[in-house]
Amino acid sequence: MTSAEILAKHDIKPSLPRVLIFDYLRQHRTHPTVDEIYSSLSKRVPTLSKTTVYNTVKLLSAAGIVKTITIEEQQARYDACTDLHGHFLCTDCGGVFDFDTSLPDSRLPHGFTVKTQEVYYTGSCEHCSQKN
Amino acid sequence: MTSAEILAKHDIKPSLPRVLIFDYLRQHRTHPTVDEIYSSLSKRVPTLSKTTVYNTVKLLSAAGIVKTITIEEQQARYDACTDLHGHFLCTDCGGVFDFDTSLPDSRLPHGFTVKTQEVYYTGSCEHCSQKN
DNA sequence: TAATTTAATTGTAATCATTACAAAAGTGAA
DNA sequence: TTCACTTTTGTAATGATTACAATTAAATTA
Repeated sequence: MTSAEILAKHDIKPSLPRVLIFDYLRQHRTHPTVDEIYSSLSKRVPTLSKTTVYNTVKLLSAAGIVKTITIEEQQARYDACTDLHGHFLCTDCGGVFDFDTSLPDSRLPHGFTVKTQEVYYTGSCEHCSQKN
Repeated sequence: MTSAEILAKHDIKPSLPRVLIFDYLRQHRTHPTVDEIYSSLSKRVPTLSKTTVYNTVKLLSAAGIVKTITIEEQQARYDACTDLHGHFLCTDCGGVFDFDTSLPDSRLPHGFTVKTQEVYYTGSCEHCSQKN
C-alpha cells in the first residue's frame, strides 16, 4: 500500500510534505530524529519547514501509524514499523537498533487502558562491545 | 540500609545533598522530575542548587541505584526502586504508575551487551478511563 | 593547626529540542 | 472568482538540560 493510501485511510489528507515524511520513515528504518528527517528531505524540498516535520510526526504518531521512541533524553525518534519489536540504544555510539521480542507478561492495575507498549534496552551494540 | 550506606557502597561520597536527594527518591515512589525533587528539598535546604540535583541524579543513575525514566518527551523522571517493574504513563493526567511485569522474551543481535531493560506502556489510568 | 590540594556545590549563562503563534499559501466548494 | 477552511511556514518563545567558572567544603599534608 502506498504512503498516500495509508494516510487517507487514517483520515489524514495526503499532502506532499506528509507523504514525503511518511515515505522517508517507511524507507529509512534507522529511527531518525526530526532533525535527520528534515535535513534529508530539505535537500530535495527546500521549502520544507522543520515545524512541518514536527507537526507531521505528531500527527502520524497520534494516528498510530508511526511510533515515537523516547529511549533517549535528548530527542525523540520515529519508527514507521509498528510491528512488535524492541529498541536497543547503544550508549557508546548512540545507535538505536531493533530486536525481536515478545511482549512481557504484565499485570496492570485494574481499569487501566493500554494504548502503546514499548520495550527499551540500553547497553553496547556488537561493534562497541568489541572495542571495550 | 541507610541511603548514606548505599551511596558509600557505590563509591559515592555521601554528602548532604546527595543523601537528601537519594532519600527523597527512596521515600517518594512517584517518579519525580528534577524540578519536583528540587522544589520539595529547597524548602528545607534553601542553598540547594538545581544543578546539584541534575548532577546527583545523573551520578546515581550511572551507579545503577536510580533508574532514569524517559517515558515522556518533556522531561526525565527518576526511580529509586530498581526491582523489576514496568512504568505506565497516563496520557490524560500525566501520572506515571508502576505495574508488575515479567521481562519479555527477547532475542538480541549477536554480541550485544545489555545494561538496562525498561518496559513502558502508555494509555489511561483507572481514574481517567472512567471519565472518558 | 595551618597550608595545600582535591572534590563538591552553586549560580549564571548557554544550548538545543520542541511548541506557540500568526502570517502566508494552498485546497475545495459554491 | 470568491469564500471558508486547512496546511504550511518562519520566527519567536518555552523550558529542560548542560557547560562552565567561581565558591565552598572536605581531605591531606606538613
